[in-house]
Amino acid sequence: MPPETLTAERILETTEEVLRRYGPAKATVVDVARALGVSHGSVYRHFRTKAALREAVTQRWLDQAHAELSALAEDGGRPAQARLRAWLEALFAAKRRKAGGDPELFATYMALTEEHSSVVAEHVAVMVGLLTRIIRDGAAGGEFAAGDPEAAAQAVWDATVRFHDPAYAAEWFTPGIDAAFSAVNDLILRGLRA
Amino acid sequence: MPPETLTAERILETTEEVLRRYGPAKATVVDVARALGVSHGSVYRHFRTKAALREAVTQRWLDQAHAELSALAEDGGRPAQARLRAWLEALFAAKRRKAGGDPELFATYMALTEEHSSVVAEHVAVMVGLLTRIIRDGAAGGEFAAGDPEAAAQAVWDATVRFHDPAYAAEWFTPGIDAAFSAVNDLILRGLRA
DNA sequence: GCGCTGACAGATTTCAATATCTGTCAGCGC
DNA sequence: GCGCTGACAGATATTGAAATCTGTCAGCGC
Repeated sequence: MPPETLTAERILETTEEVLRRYGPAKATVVDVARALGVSHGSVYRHFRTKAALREAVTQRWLDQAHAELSALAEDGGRPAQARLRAWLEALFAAKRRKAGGDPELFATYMALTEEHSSVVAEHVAVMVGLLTRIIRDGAAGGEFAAGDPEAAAQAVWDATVRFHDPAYAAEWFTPGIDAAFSAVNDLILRGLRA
Repeated sequence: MPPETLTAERILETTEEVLRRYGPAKATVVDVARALGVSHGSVYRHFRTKAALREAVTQRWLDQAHAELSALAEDGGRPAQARLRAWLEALFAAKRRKAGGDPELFATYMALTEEHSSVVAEHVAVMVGLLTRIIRDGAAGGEFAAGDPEAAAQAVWDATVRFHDPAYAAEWFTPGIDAAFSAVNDLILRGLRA
């Protein structure tokens, strides 16, 4: 059906399928090439290394999350407190959805996290950037204490680590996690208030 | 030199030495027995399984931390805010000291954490209990908002996970960690205030 | 009697031989 | 010319046989 030209995009789609089927430990570049009906040399024409290929898949996957969360962060109309709470809830919900619905891709993302990949570092930077925007808005509007918004955003990120770091994914499906999450949320929001 | 009677205590001391020397992955019950100059059957006379032996070593090791932190938590004379800050700082300092000074024993503790050992669960419960005491005192004295002190203590524990969960030990020695730690501390303390 | 030993079964780990994979590149064929 | 192939070297993973370990227990010796 698709003997079309081999593009980076088509390789990424197939790599996702292969990762979903075999998991990050078993999926090989040869598997991807086989699924595409090409030699593995052709894959290396588009991605210099296997690590680069995995990073690109993760990048693509993380970018989906950015769209939704950007929208929430930029909605300047709503009070910053409500926006921050909604943002943190959306983040947790998205992560939980990914962890439960795409376990193999999520495992890939976890592996990258442990490798200190620049893609993950970039993702964290973007996320903290979105938090910074909300907190800056809140400080400008008098809702939040006017300190260093960037430092505050980093502190919020650090304090909610248990609810977005993939290392804790196993705990996201245990009873009581929602109560724990809102308790931390409340604490943080009170801490930010002017 | 010590052909004295074989006691649980003597076994634990030797197990610590063996763990320090070989690390949790390599240390075996046979190694411990050899170091003690007895057969490994004798070790099983005092500890039913290898897991029980490792748990006991970890227990002993965690108990050292309890003493210092208990004293800080119970010093009713000082303001709760200062006490909480000092407690969290002492916790972080102690963990960091253990991680750096006793890497092999720390790895054992980490392995147990991943196994969901009851010893670690118990340790966490004790720690949250100490936090609860400080927060309850603070609420009674009007320093902290009077909510559910136990839930608040759990939230504080969760929000500081990055600074006491052994999974993050590698980050405890990176530059900027102290600033991140005090930013989270400040956020939490502001959040607790009445 | 009582604590220890040491042999044992089954589970786990180690090790080395083998197979597979990653990344490169000369050259084929459109 | 240009994108793809497929053979190749070195690195990594798999496999199965051998070694070691865990946990048990009958019996030795003090």
